[in-house]
Amino acid sequence: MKAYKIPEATVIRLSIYSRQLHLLKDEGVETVSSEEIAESVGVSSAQVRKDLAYFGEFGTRGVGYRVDELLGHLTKILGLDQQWNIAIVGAGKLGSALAVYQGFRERGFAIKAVIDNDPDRVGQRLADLTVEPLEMLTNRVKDFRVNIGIVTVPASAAQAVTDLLVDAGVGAILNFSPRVLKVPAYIVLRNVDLSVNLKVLSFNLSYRR
Amino acid sequence: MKAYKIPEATVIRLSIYSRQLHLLKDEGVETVSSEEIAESVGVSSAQVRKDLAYFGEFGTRGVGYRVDELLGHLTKILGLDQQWNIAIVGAGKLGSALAVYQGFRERGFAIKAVIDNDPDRVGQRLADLTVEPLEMLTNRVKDFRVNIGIVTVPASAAQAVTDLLVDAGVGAILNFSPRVLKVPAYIVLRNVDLSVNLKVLSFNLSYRR
DNA sequence: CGGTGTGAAGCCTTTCACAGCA
DNA sequence: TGCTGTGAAAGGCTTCACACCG
Repeated sequence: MKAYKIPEATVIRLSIYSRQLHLLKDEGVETVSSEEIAESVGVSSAQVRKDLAYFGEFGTRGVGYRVDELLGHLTKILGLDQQWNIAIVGAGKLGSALAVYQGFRERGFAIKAVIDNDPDRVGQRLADLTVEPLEMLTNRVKDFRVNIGIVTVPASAAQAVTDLLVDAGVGAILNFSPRVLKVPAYIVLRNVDLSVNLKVLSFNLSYRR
Repeated sequence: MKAYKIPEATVIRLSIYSRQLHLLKDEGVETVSSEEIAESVGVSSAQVRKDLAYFGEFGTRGVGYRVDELLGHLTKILGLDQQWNIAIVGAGKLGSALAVYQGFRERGFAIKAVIDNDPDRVGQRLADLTVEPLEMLTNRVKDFRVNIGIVTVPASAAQAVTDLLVDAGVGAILNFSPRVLKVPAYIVLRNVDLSVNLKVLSFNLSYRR
């Protein structure tokens, strides 16, 4: 099968499948069934097969999937066979944490710059990076061909910083600020609102059962 | 209308509406239409009205909604009129950032303990808290009636720490580790996987248009 | 025989469009 | 008149169930 409209939920699951396949590969497992993948992720096996079917036929009937082969397909599907350059804007606690976070320094992703407008933070070392002033943002994005901007500034500054990132040429924004951002339609935007997550837990705890 | 099965997407939007209403209230706005809320959040006005309709009739036809009144309803719906006690397990960069993050210290949420098993981190001060050893986890959860556990340990420790939290009596877990956690069905679980977010951006950048 | 790939069915969410009411 | 509240329609995602094939 081949398709252009892939559900977001499918993309999220695919990246989780890929994570599980890495674990299996490390264990030396060579073959896996959709049922086994499903069980380890907590979804149905039909879901796994449908998700994969958007992109091709990767399995062998009666057998299952070859782990390393499927992993290769998923890597390509998710675009992880190319490098993505990242700039983090906002070197507060959260931005600093992300800058040195290992999960953000995986194969395929490279943090190229950390920016802040607070003179006290500029010059600070974060792993192999140095916090640079806001004025450097546009040049850094252009020099390093930054594709992804991560916004970890306070809500009041979020839209302004986003506009700078967009004008400088990033293609995607990962927004950690509690603000609804306006971006042009051609920009890929994802929001990771930490306090919204707590509120969803609060709701579910209140209405449990 | 009244219902028991509320879509998760609705709950997420409700907490964003509540955030926008706070902004309006601070500006002194008294009345708002579903269209205005929708515009500020980036959804359709029918969506806003449907979301609210799960819980009651809060508006006035021909007029709209009274800002403070609707805010009161949303606060109650989301369970933010009660206090939720939080324990953060894992005082690495991310856990520490969350411990002092203002968005996590809003009305309704109180961080009661920060736990880590690394002796070098135990005793460290984080805002008004002190990092405590893993052995204290169960007691702290019980003493402070902790409802929500936040997991910010490495993947290898995530399931063990989760089991401890569940056994100690938390009702909900917010998981920041890149691991699929197994929890009993009565536990509310949410995953905030930072690297999955990057991978979703990667996918969308690769397949844009 | 066993597990994939996939139409079809079922379910859930969103959008439409308008009746109803202040 | 204007905007809410809501059935009905549309659209999208998940599950079912089985043909198909190694």
